[in-house]
Amino acid sequence: MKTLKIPEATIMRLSVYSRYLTEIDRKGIITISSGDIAEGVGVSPAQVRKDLAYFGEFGIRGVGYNVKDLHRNILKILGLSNEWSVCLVGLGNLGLALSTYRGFRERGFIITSIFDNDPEKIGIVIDGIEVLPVDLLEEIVPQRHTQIGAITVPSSSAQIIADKLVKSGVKAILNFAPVVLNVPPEVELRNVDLSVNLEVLTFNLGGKMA
Amino acid sequence: MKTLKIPEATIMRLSVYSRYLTEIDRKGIITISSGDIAEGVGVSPAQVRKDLAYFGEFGIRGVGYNVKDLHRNILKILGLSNEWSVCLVGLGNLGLALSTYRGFRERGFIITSIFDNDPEKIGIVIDGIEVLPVDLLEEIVPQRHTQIGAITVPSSSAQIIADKLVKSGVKAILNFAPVVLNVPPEVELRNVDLSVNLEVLTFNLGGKMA
DNA sequence: TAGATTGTTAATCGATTAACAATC
DNA sequence: TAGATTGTTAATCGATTAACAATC
Repeated sequence: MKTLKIPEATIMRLSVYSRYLTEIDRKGIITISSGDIAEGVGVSPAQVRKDLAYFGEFGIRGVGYNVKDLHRNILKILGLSNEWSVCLVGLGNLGLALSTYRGFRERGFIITSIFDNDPEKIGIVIDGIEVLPVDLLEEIVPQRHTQIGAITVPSSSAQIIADKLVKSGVKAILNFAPVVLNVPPEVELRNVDLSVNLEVLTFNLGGKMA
Repeated sequence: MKTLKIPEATIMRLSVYSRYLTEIDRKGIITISSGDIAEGVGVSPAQVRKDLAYFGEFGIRGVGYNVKDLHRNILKILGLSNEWSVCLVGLGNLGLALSTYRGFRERGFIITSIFDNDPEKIGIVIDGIEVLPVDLLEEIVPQRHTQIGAITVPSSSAQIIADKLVKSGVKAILNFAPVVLNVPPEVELRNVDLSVNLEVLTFNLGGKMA
């Protein structure tokens, strides 16, 4: 594999392709072309082929791609061939939602610990995971070999939690608090802001309402 | 205002700037430079100025931007100067989370109706909104002047719901189901896939684990 | 005036698209 | 072989960055 820089957009599309392939595979379809995938997910066939070309040759000219093979390859590329241990900090509305969200588990993201400081929440058991006080984070996270931390606390405490997660040795942080976090460069950080998506919608609506 | 095509990335950053300005304004700061904003949100000063330049001249050379003014202008650009009526379909884990998520209300997105077909859920009242059967969607949505529909049903029924929303006259759809929806071009569609974000993380982790 | 910072243009960088030779 | 579809290169398009004149 060459060390070309891969566009992040490519990775996001691979994630979408893989979900589409799950669907196609379930239908018992054996072979699929870049054109079919493109149509299924709403991009161009050239885009599909280009995205895949960053990682190797997965198809057969004149034929297409074997669905199962391609799917397995994409999952491997995305790092989804085995499970990831995820720690969730902050059991507010969003945290509660994520803690029970099936979509994560399906893709191999297993929530192995949940932390919150609200005495009302400590001790609650969600899907077999007991909610623990944040003080125990730095002890439990390494114990459970947790690689990913998800932050769903209020913005005001997000940085403190990020620091604790970093100290506990997580490799990546998914931050849902709408605030800019500082983490060392070796820790992968991704911010998810649910409002941003609504705001792109309303911007686009702007002209059309008046 | 010129009819230049605005990059979507610009809109997403404007959304981030606006949230940062809320914070700055709360601190009582009157004036801010593009450099300060850039540092606060993690982009380049040139980027900030370029993004704003698409929409007009909001600053004073040699001085910077008036925080309140700029904030108001950005909110207006994003279409957030007044409230939006949002309808939520599907009260699963994610739907429940979104229905109580404060982040939306803070930005002017008011959930005015919630629909689900589970008899156990119909009748529940969340923040003053009664959960109604999906059959009533096409009646209630126009009544409440709902412009935006949020879909949090399983992938298998997402298209059916999208069709209902379109028929009911919503102008935009925020789709959380990991499936490609078909809607007429005049309806704005945005897809949010929570797993994609985790998968970008694990891809980036790929090389670092081995 | 001197210093600071904007708004904007030009240069660079990166991603997407189109086209086609390779090959099943 | 003829038709289909990949993998890849080159051309296009778009977004970011750098630089600087305008101006407070």
